[in-house]
Amino acid sequence: MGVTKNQIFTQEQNELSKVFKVLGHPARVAILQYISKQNACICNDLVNEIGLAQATISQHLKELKSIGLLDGEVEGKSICYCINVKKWEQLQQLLNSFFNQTRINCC
Amino acid sequence: MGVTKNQIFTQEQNELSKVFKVLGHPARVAILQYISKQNACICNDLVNEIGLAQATISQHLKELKSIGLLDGEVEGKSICYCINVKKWEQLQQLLNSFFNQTRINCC
DNA sequence: TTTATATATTGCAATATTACGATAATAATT
DNA sequence: AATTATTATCGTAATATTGCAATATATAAA
Repeated sequence: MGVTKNQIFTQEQNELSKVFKVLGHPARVAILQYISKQNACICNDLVNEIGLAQATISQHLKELKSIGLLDGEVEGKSICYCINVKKWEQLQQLLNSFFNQTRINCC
Repeated sequence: MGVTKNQIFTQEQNELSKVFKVLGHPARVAILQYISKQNACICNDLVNEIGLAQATISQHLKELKSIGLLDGEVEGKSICYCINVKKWEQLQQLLNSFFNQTRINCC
């Protein structure tokens, strides 16, 4: 027990919920908003901006990367994290289809 | 440790991530899609449709109710669960604002 | 009232997530 | 090469989530 039974759901349901899940933490929402505000971003800034340890931020960044939402580019000593705008729009569309299709036949 | 530090985030970030989190499980996505397909819904149908125990489905329904997405109306012996369309649209708009505002300044 | 049916709640075990310190890895600087 | 700065990974503790059986609750039917 304790394991999500992904086998019994469709690929669409698993993919969709995976995206929702990654966005389902305030730190990750905050990271995305901060990166957007900055036009570019260095991880160390995030550690100062958000009140979490460096290791924790790094972990959250990894999860955002896992759905392709963030690109990390090495820039000297540090890494510039950017939102992958193409993926961003793709995911927004995915969520909107879900919202539109699901509502459409509702009682 | 192990607790999400909600205090260090804005109310908006916490609310937004809460919605994402609730939608971040394939069973809950599946439940919403099934209810939408049916026009109405009884929990017991869900137990047959989705391959999870009755107690588990009930728990997932509770979480969907926690963000106001589902209304449950007693109907004889069973309960008719419906999507709260108003809330549904409200949440869709919330997520879209997040997506639009966050992308807009990105590098 | 008893029985049957449908849903909710409780208690528990297994796994996942969150967070952090310590440490490793990488790259620029001296 | 040694030092410094930045990010990633590892190990671990605390808490949360998932899932289910058992039980409780509520309503309809007999």
